[in-house]
Amino acid sequence: MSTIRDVAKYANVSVATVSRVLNKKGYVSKEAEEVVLKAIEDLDYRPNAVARTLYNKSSRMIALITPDITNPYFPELARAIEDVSLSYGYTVVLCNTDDDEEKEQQYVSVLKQKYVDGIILITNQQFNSDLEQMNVPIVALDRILSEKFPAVVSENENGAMMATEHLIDCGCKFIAHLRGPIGLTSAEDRLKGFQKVVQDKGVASIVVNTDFHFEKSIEVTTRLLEDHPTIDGIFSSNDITAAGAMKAINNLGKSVPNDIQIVGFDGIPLGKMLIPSLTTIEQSIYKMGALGARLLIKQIENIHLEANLYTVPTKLLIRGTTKVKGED
Amino acid sequence: MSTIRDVAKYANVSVATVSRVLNKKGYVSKEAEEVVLKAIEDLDYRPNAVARTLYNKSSRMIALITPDITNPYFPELARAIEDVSLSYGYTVVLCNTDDDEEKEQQYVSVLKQKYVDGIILITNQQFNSDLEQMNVPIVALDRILSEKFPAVVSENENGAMMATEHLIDCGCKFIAHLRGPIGLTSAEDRLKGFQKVVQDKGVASIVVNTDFHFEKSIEVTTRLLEDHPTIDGIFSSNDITAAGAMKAINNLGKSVPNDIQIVGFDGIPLGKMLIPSLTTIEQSIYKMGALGARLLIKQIENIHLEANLYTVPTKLLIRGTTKVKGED
DNA sequence: AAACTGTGTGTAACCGGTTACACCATAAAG
DNA sequence: CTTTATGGTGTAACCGGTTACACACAGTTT
Repeated sequence: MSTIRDVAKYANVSVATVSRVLNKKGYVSKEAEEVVLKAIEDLDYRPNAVARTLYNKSSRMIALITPDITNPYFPELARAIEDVSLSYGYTVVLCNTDDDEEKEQQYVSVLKQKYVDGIILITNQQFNSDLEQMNVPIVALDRILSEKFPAVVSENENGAMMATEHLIDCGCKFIAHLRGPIGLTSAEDRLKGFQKVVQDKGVASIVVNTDFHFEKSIEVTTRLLEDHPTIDGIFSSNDITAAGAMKAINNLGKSVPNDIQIVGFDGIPLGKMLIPSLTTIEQSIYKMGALGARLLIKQIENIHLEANLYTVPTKLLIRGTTKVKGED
Repeated sequence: MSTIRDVAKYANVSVATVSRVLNKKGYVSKEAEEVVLKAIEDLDYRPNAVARTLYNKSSRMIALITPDITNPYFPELARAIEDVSLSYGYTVVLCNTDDDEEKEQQYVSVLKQKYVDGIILITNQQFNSDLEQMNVPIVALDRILSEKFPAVVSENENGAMMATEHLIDCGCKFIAHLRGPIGLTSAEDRLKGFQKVVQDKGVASIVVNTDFHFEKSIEVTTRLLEDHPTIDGIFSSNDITAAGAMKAINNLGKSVPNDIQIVGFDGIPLGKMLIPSLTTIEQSIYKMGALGARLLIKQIENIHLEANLYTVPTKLLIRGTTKVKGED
């Protein structure tokens, strides 16, 4: 690989002039510019990104810290972030933490050493005291971490209300809510929305815990339905647990949506593959990721953010697990 | 942040000595080592990774170039790669190409400028002439690109044979194969395995094209079954298209596995969520990714690879879409 | 006593960019 | 005819590490 000094020598100018041409910064004469561009062309010169990073203290990389990319909710987020980043000339570093605080710390430390310009953070850890110490821009996604970091979240409460109202509209008299992990703001908000509506409309309800995983959901739902055979509607805090509920219902010999109707939450591709396909609250996952990335890049470029909390709308997607005529 | 020169000054030694302590390289006296370690501790010094990279021409980063992380097959791969990389002290850069050659080029160029140490490549492009020019270690995953790059693939043909034999064992008399994209070695190998068995056993068969996407699969399967109502078994080249086939069958008012039995390929989590859960050929996706990452790192560290092609076994996972008693 | 060998340490060049600063034109203003 | 503004360029320091090389000292060999 040729260096800027090779180019300078070839073009009979100084490295400063070459650098000025490269960065379109400072005074350069037409002739000098031409001869430099020709030299760059002839030598197939590409500036060394690492040397630039060292001086500028900016790597044009942003990190995506996520609990587990294997969770079907995250790839779409990652995709959006990657798309936006690329269009602004940033590269994305992938970090899986399993919500392990130590791993998170380790990553943050390594990332800082590499001069990453910003971090998109999805985590359940609350005590990010050392994160706050870091002077790197951070955007939280899907959950609110602290007032210090801008966050992008879905209209969880609103979505949950739509889901619950829809079940009631479809004739459900006893609705269960499979809630998500305790402490997760998104799950809490969905619970809140659910409770508001059932209380408001005076519909019988019950809430049980899940950890957002499929197997656990089967187990929980099975027990739930054995204990309460009159349940005729389930609002599940995510699509995976909704799939688990469907499996449990099927195992018990009941039918969806005839005996029990279900509404999920997320709008991941899985939903449409189930039989019947899943009525769900669709989050604009891609939009969330894209917005998060844009906000992060704005911060990196020192553009002031107007707000600290951004919400993206949710939408009721009526499909086959509720009895109003949907696409299924 | 303090630098190595700060540490040297604080410890009253030269930067060379500090560097020797850091890298455990060269002669350092016990006393010098102690005073340096104390200085590092006191100043909370962390070496600057970028400066190291500049000199060493190694960033301890590896890139994962994938068509689309949104495809449920890739996250698990990515996860495995990330886990192994982390354990060896490497960071993973995520690159989505959409199989777009230009994007691929752009990435490779940027990556090279950043001194990425190696690339894990999943692509359908064949003409990677400039990739061959690059002097960066590359490992191909899931598909064979050229003899120049070591590759990790599943036992596709063998898996396809197991799938087909299983359908025959379960009593199928007319088996369709939903093949994957033309030109994709893994899809070709699965087709080969299928054809071998149906020819060998003299079972009626038909092959149709899919592009590995859900909607397309519904469409193709619907037409297929309308044209050939006597089909009683389907071997699908991946789990997503198997899900599409199930949806199509359901739409046509037929039942799985009673009217038509299905075997998929991949073993992604989706399979167990379907009702009935999907009998499939399980690839050790995680193992593939982990092996790929290990091979890449070996190459980076100049350890000679014994082989150029590594295969990981596939396994028949009997569940609910075939009639032998499975877990469903 | 001279010649090695093995330890231990420091100086300064190097990796490949960016840029502060000095300097030299030339033209316009006073 | 000086002063000043503006365009254009080069030198060298700097970012923060690594390491070649020179050198110093002690203990062994001949």
